Amino acid sequence: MTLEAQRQSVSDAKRDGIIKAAQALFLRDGFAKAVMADVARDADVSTATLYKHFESKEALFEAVVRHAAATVQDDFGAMAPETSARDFFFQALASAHLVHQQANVTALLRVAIAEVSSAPELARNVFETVVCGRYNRLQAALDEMVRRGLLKPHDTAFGARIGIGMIKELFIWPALFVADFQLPANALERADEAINVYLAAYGA
Amino acid sequence: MTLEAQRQSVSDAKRDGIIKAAQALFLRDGFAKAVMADVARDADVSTATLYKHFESKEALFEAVVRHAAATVQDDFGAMAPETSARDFFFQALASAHLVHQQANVTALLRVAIAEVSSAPELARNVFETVVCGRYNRLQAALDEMVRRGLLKPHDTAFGARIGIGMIKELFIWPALFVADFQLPANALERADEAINVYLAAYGA
Amino acid sequence: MTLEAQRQSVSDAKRDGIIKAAQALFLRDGFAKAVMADVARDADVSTATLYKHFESKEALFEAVVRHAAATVQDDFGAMAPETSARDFFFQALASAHLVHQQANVTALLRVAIAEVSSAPELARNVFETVVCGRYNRLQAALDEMVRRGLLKPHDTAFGARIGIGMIKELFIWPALFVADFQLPANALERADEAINVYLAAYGA
Amino acid sequence: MTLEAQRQSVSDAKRDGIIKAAQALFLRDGFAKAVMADVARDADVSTATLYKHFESKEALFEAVVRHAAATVQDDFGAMAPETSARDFFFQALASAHLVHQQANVTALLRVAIAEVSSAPELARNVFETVVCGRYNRLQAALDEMVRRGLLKPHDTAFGARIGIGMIKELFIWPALFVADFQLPANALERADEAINVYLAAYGA
DNA sequence: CATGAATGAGTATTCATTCAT
DNA sequence: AATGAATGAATACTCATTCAT
Repeated sequence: MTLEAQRQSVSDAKRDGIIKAAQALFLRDGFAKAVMADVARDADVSTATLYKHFESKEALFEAVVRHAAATVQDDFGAMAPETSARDFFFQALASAHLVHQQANVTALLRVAIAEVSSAPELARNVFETVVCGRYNRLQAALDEMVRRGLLKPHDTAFGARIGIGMIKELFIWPALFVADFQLPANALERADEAINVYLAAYGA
Repeated sequence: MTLEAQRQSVSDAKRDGIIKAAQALFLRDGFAKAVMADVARDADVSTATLYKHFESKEALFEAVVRHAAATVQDDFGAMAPETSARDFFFQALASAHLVHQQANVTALLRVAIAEVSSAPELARNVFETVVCGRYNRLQAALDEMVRRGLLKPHDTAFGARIGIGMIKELFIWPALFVADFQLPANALERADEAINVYLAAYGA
Repeated sequence: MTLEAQRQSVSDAKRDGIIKAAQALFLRDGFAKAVMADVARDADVSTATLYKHFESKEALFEAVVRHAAATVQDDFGAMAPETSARDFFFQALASAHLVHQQANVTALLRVAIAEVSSAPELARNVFETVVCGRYNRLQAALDEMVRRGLLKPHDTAFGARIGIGMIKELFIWPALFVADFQLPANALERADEAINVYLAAYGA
Repeated sequence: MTLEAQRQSVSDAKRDGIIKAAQALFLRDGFAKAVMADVARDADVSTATLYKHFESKEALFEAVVRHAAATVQDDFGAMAPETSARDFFFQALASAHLVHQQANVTALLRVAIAEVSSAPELARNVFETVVCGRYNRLQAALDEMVRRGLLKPHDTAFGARIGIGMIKELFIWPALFVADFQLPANALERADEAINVYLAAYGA
């Protein structure tokens, strides 16, 4: 049993190494240009081992995207009770921004979008996990703010969408097209103004 | 001269046919998976003729993207003088939606995003032409509305961004990940509510 | 008749232009790498005209080689009556060297050798025209020298061969392998010594 | 270790097979016309395996030429102490002739010459290895003969050049242009006479 | 269970040659 | 006679996947 357990852990470690190596290559080169032999090399396994763990390039790609999507959990954080709506939004933005960068979310979205026609379920899965996950987490936070009287009662599901939409247009959408996109100097002011718009409509 | 002119027109027709065939394949399969021989076949020319017109797959791809980008001129329309702000926004949305579908903009954006790492200038070009083009056209309309007193004076450049951001999040962003995305039944109400948000902040 | 003659001369001029352009390309790139379209461009004719004059690339190549071979007529000159054997050999060398360079003979030999397996008769033709032509001209000169008593009676056909062999080994053979081969500084002394060897055996 | 060693030997065997097959094709067709797929077929490997061993057609060609050049070691033999100069020259000629034919040197020289413009270093390498190697070996033999008093002291470097030049002109130079060149019936007599010329100049 | 050598189908690109004008 | 656009066959090279050891 111990032996088997050990084997299992070795096997799991290899699997993780493969996913890690594959993630780097897929995010960098996209699905079509990434090369299985390179994945094997970077993961320090043979191609045969690679195929023992993932039966095809598609399967590996799917595993990588699922893994990356699962990693993204940019919780908008537990609000401190005394937080104002504005303060919360700022904290949420900072937290989301951090996770976004750490998890390489922009690159993940790019590959998902690139594979829409060849792997529709995969792209849909990313959309539901990553994108909708955010909607839900933000909606929960908005609900809480309404409960505390920081915001007027309103359709928070819709609010989460357009709130994220405003921010995304400013900071994420351009990054999707420009690999080395940098936040502009006036990012904070712009975020502040977007919050103003939201509060003008839904502030208490 | 007549001969030359005729040759030219034949040549132009072939070029257009090639671009059309290539567009269909690139939008469907992406750059890497599209096959030059298929383009030639669909355009009813030989591969050699294809290469007479475009010196490489990359060059053809760029031409296709440029062509598609140039097609997208979803003018937000000349406002009728008596138009209310709300009416204008609705008209603009309808017009943009139409062009968006006709020109296959979603698919265009997908391929541009897919090629960010391999053809950064191309993706940037699409972003600036298609995406920023919209910002500018909407901003001009917003300026006009301010002038007419339909909106408060405000930073219309910023306003164009977040306005488009709200709409995009609702109708375009999901379509980016789901090939057969259909507008939801309540699309009009949602658009209306987004307009409300904008007017709450910037309405006269 | 005048019209026809004019047409003929225009046609001949084109033919010459084609041969000239083709020669440059074949000598530079060899048969396989030279491109018919380039020949046409350099000769300022269309490819169709090119094929009107030469029915295939092989035919053009053959015409070029024959033309080049015919051009090489490095007569060893009419000996001045009072010339010594040594003086004659020097003059002959100088004359041959000049023609060799002007007619690009080294490059010609290279292409002929390169095409031995694909165009055996052509290579043989070059050999007989260019190489054996030299043997014959030198042999005639040697015969004359024997007649004048400057050399012992001997097998001048053989003598021409080995005489040329010695010189070729020193100055031509290396150039065959090294495109930018330059005559060594001591070329004259070496030529002189080669002549000594010949005279040691066959001098009067 | 045994496994690895075995793999290595299999790999080496394939490599040798590839070189052998490639040599035959390159010598027959020259570089440009030889086809990689044919090499693979003749060597009983797939094209992919071929490319595992040699990263490009050029690399394969170079390996073939190096291999062939290395094979050519037509030692002019250790002179028997009592050998006369004439006897030595005859032995040397016979030995050189044998190697020349076995190693297909004429064909090797042809391809090297054919590739002067596209692969200058390669042609130069053949020249230095094969051609200059002969000079050096003959020069060493000449030096030994001088030491033994069979030849007068003289510039043996120069002597090796013109000696080889005479022989080459008679037997090799024609073969360069005519694939099926056969030694003439009077080859021995001609060789003998060439030796006479050398001895007339440098014999003791 | 791990290896890495071997596979062969697949693709962008070139070029000698032809033909409608 | 001249044009130049069009052809399609040919070829170097790649890569996902398998199998003998």
